[in-house]
Amino acid sequence: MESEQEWQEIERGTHEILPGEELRARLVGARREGRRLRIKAGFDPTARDLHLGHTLLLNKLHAFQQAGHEAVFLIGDFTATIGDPTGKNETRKPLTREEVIANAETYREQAFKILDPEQTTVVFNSQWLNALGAEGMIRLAAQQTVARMLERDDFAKRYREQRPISVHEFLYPLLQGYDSVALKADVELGGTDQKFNLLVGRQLQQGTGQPAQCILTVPILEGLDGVHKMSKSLGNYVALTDPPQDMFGKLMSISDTLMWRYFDLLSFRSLEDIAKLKCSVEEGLNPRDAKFQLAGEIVDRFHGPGAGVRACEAFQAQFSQGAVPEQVPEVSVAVPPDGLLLAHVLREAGLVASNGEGNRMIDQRAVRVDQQRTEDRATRLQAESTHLIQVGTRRVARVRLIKK
RNA sequence: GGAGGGGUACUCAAGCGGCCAACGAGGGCAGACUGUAAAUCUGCUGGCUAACGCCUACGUAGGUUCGAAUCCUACCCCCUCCA
Repeated sequence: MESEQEWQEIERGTHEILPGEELRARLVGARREGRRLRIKAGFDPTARDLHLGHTLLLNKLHAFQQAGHEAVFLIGDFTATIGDPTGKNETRKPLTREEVIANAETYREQAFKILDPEQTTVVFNSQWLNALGAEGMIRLAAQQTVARMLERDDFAKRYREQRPISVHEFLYPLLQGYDSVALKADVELGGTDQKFNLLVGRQLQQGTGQPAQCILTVPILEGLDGVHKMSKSLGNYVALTDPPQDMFGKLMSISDTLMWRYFDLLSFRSLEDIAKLKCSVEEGLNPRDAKFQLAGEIVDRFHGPGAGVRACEAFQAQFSQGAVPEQVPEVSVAVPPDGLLLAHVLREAGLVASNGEGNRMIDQRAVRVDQQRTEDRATRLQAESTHLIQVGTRRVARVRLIKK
């Protein structure tokens, strides 16, 4: 009975489990033999911040840990130091050893907000990939055919469209698969876009006579825009390290449709619970209030119980009641004797990028000085005073003007 | 090695001697409306200047011209096909 519950937790929100029955059988077998399965998930140490998108995978790892299994947190440092050698892919710039180590360290810290450190093994794939060598690489490559490679959606599409595919791109799936061989992984987790690579691991393991890993894919979480996948480079992400207020605010800005997607994928509430909430909204509950619950739950998860409620209160004070936020960054700006034009003040305070943009904002009625809308470009502010300056709803600063 | 196509602002994409700081679309920002939503409507979207205007930008470097993103030369880069 208990194992049934564990299974449900493992299965919840996954996109696909291959082969489904086999995973189940293995879990049962492991339990009977008192053995722990090795659950592998790989992470690119390219960016420093983990975001909510990564947590789908981490949550899943955690579910396995809850069932008593070992999470193998693989840091793909080998490939990260190479990056994309063609230099075409900005997001895959080669990283230095130091950067990789620094990123990996912050990764580890953040991941342990979810994972149980006791049941987690952190590994770096350079450990065995460095030793592989050219000969090993070729032997590895011999285990795969070009036709099979071209089955991968991404490659198939590019081939069809006559867009270039570099040979080294064929090697990455092999290396990733080899990681599974080296680790003797029982299960590998990944996003749906990883399916092909995960299957390669399975195949390579079979080639070496190991039991082939089961694979489990989770959906790719859409970012705040609801369209593209959540990623740092697109700026549509919620970082695990975002301060509570920001986190809450970002989650409130998602569309109602996306809110339900987030409920499904990110919330730990029971499915019935979520279904009930959906009903309430259909019956007239303000969707905003449902969103409050979502945002609150997630803020609580990363900032401790109670943080969600506090963030919610601050949110309502600031935006529903138009109050000025409590924490406003303070900036000092030097002012010449005859005062400083408003646009310049905005720029000096870092609220806009240039004087031109400042003037445009003024023309667009976006600028408020001490809560007063100011539309005159010629406005000058004098030294020896402090003003609360707002540009739009989001950009705010308390600006202290000092004599130059 | 040969043949062809191409490099324009955050992205895509027009322009092919002056009317181009560069059509249009997307994105972004702002305003209205709201629930800091979404959808919608409107405006803005190189820098400096109070303003007239000036400066910098169409792969790089030169050249032709009163005047070039547009023509010429060389170079660099990308893609496709043939070998």
